[in-house]
Amino acid sequence: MTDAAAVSTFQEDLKKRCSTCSLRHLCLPLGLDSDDIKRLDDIISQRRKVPAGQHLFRVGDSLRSLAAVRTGFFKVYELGADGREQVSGFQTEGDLLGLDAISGGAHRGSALALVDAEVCAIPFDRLEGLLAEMPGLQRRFHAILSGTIVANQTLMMMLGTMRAEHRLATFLLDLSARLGARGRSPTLLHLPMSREDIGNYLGLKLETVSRVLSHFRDQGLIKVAGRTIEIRRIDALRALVSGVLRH
Amino acid sequence: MTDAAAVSTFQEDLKKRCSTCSLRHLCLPLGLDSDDIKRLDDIISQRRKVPAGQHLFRVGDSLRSLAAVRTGFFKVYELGADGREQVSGFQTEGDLLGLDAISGGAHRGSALALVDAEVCAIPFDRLEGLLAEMPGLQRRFHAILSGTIVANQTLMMMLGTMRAEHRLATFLLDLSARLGARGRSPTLLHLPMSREDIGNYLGLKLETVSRVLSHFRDQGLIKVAGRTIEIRRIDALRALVSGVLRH
DNA sequence: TTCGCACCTTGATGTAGATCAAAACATAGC
DNA sequence: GCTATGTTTTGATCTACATCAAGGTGCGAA
Repeated sequence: MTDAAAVSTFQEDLKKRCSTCSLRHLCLPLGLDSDDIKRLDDIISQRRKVPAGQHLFRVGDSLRSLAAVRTGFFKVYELGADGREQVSGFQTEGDLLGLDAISGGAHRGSALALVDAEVCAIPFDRLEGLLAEMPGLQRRFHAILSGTIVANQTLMMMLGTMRAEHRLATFLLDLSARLGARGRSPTLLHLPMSREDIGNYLGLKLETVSRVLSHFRDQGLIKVAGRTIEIRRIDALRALVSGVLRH
Repeated sequence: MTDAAAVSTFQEDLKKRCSTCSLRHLCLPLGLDSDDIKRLDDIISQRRKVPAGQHLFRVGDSLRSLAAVRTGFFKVYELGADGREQVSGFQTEGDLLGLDAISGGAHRGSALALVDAEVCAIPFDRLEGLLAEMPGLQRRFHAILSGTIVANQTLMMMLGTMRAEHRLATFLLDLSARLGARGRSPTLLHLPMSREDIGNYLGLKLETVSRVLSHFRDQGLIKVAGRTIEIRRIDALRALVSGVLRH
């Protein structure tokens, strides 16, 4: 930090390092000590900007690097046997992209930037090497993989057993919690995705999404202004999800 | 193998070893060389029988070991916020159970033996140690975790976008392929689960499952005799799934 | 063999959400 | 500013599947 060469590129360096990244308590480095994070820094050299509307990767692309979202928002979607699209998730700061490509070596879905985004590329072969040497990183990586499985099971639960209102309430609460964990307001949400994307993710049509949101608005649970949604009675949303308000 | 002590327990040993296990080309050891499999053998000491109708683990149980299914069939299900059940998968020979518990340390779902079953217990802490030392095993383990994510995405696709007939056809084809990979008949299926379990897994009611199966039978696609189903026109089922037969 | 019980099938009816349609609202370009 | 284009809202109608209901089937126990 104090030698001449480092100073000359101080700005870039500061931005590129996990050590100083504001997301290090969410992302891959979570739980690592500073020595370990420095070793992780060594393999994460590349940042990549992805403008809104562009793909980070597409189905069939081979996996070279996992990507950690630095800023922005992605939707990942797959194409079914009959060509229909299914959104499998929305990823934002600190989330990892590309985990589904580890088995098979090629991406199973496409990742589209919903807003201007930036990602850190994590070369997968070098990560594998580091995992073997760093037990803490290995545990963290397995926790992320397992956590992805758990998140998908939550979604399966929604798609399999919940009605439209419960799905939307769960969606809003999940988004609220995730934004909250990232230091954003947990009640004032700026949705980066369309009603159609939300519907696709939740197994609903866009009209149904719109109707349910209007219904929540009429009940005073939320305030809707286009893609900006303010949660006004988060407790009522929670009660709805937990089935207290059956109707 | 040739010393006196080993000979005395030859039968048990033979049964307990991955090295000689008929599932080693499906299960965790897939792709490992014989030296590596021997090291894996060392940490997998326990077999456990689980009679039909009993749980291997329940929600909240802490994770000590992953379990590899040796024989039998399990269903894994979770309970939602409102208490409703969602079957997240059916596991059989060579499948790993407990992956969702790695993040969080406790099981998120319950695993129920649908028929008499036997599993190999894989102590997770010892597995972690071995992963760090054996690159091949690490790759295999990551492929399994990633493959579970991919399998769940397929299910999400079904739940989110497919109609009842497509879901059932996909279910039958998936089961057929899995049994085929295990050396069983890919056309004569003995379902270990009830219509209700199938329906829950697919996001349908048991009556709908029954009706769709009857419909397939009437079309000559399958033969139904209780839980025994014979696939007669697998090509037609595939065509249905791929959307060729839209109607 | 018969009983009891759990599971499955089939039919009649109801309904949540899809589909069809159109108007209101943004947002971007000119 | 106005026009064009995509997104969202709201309404009317339709439908795939759920729900309710009644028999049928198979299997273990006595």
